[in-house]
Amino acid sequence: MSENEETTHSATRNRLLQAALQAFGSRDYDGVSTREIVEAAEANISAISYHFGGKRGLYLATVDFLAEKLQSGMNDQLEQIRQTAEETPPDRSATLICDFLLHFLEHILLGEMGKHAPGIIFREQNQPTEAFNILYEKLLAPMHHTLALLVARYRGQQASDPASIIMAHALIGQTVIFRIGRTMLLRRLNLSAYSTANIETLKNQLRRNYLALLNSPPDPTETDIRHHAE
Amino acid sequence: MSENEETTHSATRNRLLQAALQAFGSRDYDGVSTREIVEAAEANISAISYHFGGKRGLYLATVDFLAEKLQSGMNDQLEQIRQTAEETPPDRSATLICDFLLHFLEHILLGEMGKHAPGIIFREQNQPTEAFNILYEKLLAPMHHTLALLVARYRGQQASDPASIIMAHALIGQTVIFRIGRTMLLRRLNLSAYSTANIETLKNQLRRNYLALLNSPPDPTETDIRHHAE
DNA sequence: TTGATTAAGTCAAACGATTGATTGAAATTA
DNA sequence: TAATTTCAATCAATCGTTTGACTTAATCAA
Repeated sequence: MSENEETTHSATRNRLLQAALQAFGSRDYDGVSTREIVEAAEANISAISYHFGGKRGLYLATVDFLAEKLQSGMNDQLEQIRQTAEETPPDRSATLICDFLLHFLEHILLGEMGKHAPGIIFREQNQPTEAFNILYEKLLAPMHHTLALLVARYRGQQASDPASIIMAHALIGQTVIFRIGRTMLLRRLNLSAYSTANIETLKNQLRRNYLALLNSPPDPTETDIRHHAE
Repeated sequence: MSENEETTHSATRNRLLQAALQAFGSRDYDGVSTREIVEAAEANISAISYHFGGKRGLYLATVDFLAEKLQSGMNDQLEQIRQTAEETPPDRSATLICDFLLHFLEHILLGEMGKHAPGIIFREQNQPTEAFNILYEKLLAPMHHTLALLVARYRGQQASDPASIIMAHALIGQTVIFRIGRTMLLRRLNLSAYSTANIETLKNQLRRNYLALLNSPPDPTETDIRHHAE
C-alpha cells in the first residue's frame, strides 16, 4: 500500500521493465526484439503478452517507468526551487536556474538517466507516439514550466510570455546539446569520453553562458510569438 | 563527365536513394523494410542487393548521398564566410556567425534538410555507426571548424582553443534545439507548427542570444579542457 | 545491315531466419 | 480448490537475401 502499482506486481514484471529500458534506451523500437528483452530479464517470451499485452504495451510501460523514475527525483527539486524563488529576491533566480541546469547536466552526462533517457526522449520528439504524452506530462512540462517561471521572475516578464518560454527552451537546449551532440564534440576535442575535469570546465563555461543569456536585454520591439506581452 | 558517379548510374539507383533517404530520415534502420523502400522507389527487391550489396550498403550510401547533398550547399557558404572574415575586422565576425546560424536555422526548420537529416544525424550521434564518420567529415566538422574559427577571431582566442570549440558547439546547440526539441516547444506554445511569423520571432530572439554568448567575458581563470591557452 | 555475343539491369519467385504473438499444459501461490 | 504465473512449443507473418530467367542495350564480325 505504501508502494504504487508497479512494485506490487511480480518480480518478473519489474525485471522486464528494467531490461526493456536498457534495450529501448540504446536501440530503436524495431531494433529491439522481444526475445532479447526476455533473455536479459530471464523471463519467458509469453511474459510480455501476459504482463503488458504485447511489445507495444511493454514499450509504453517502459516509458512510463522511466518518466516515473526521473520524475520522483526531479519534482521535489523543482518544487523546492519554486518555493525558494518566492522567498528570495528575483535577482537570485539566476543562481537557482544555473544550479538546477548544471545539476541536470551532470545527470544526463554521468547519471543513470543519461544512459537511457536521451535516446527515448529524442526519438519521441522526432517521431512522436503515444509515449510522448507521458514524457511531456511527467518530465518535460514540469521542468519547462518551472524554468520559464524563474526566467520570467528574473527578467521581469510574465511566465506565460512566449519570450520566457523560448528563453527557457534555449537554456535547456544549451544544456542538453552537450549530451545530444556528445559524439561530435568529443571528436572535435580529440577525447574519447568526458572526464570529471572536462565536466567541470563545461560547467564553468555553461554557467557563464546561462548568465549571459539571462542578462541579455529583452527584445526592445516586444516581438511576441502569440500575442503582445502585457 | 560533368556529373559525378551517382548521376551516371541507373535511374533506379537514384530512386532507391531518394526513397531510402525519406524512409531512414523518418524511421530507424530496423524500422524500415527493404520492401517498403523498393515500393516507394518503384523498383524490384533485388535491386538493393544489385546496386548496394544489401540493406546496410544502401543505408551507408544514403547517408553519403545526404551528406553530399548538404555539403554542396554549405561548403560554398562556409568558404565565403571564411574569406569574408579575413577581409573584415574581427568585430564583424559576430554578424557573420549570426547570419550563418540563422540561415542554418531556416534550413532545418523549413527546408528539405530539416525533414530527413536531423533524425539520421541524431541517431548516429546517439549510437554511432560507420555512417557517423561520413556525416562528421562532410558536414559536422567543416561547420564546426568554421564556426570555431570565427568565434576565436571575434573573442581573440585561438581557433584550436577548446574554449572556442565549446562556444561554437554551444552556438550550434542553441540553434538546433529548436528543431530537435520542436515537438516540446510547440506544445508549450500551443502551436501545431512554426509559422513564418513564429520563425521571425525565433530568429530575433536567437540573434540576441548569439550576441549575448559571443560578447560574454571569457573564463578569467583560463580553464582549459585539454591544455592551457597561449 | 544483319545476326550473334556479351554485359547490365530488372523481374517474379522462393530461400531460411527471425519477428511478435498464441497456445495449453505445468508450476506456483493463495 | 481456484487464481495467478511461468513454461516449451508452435503459429503465421515478415524480414533481408538469393536465385535464375528475362529484357534491354551496346559491341563486333560478317
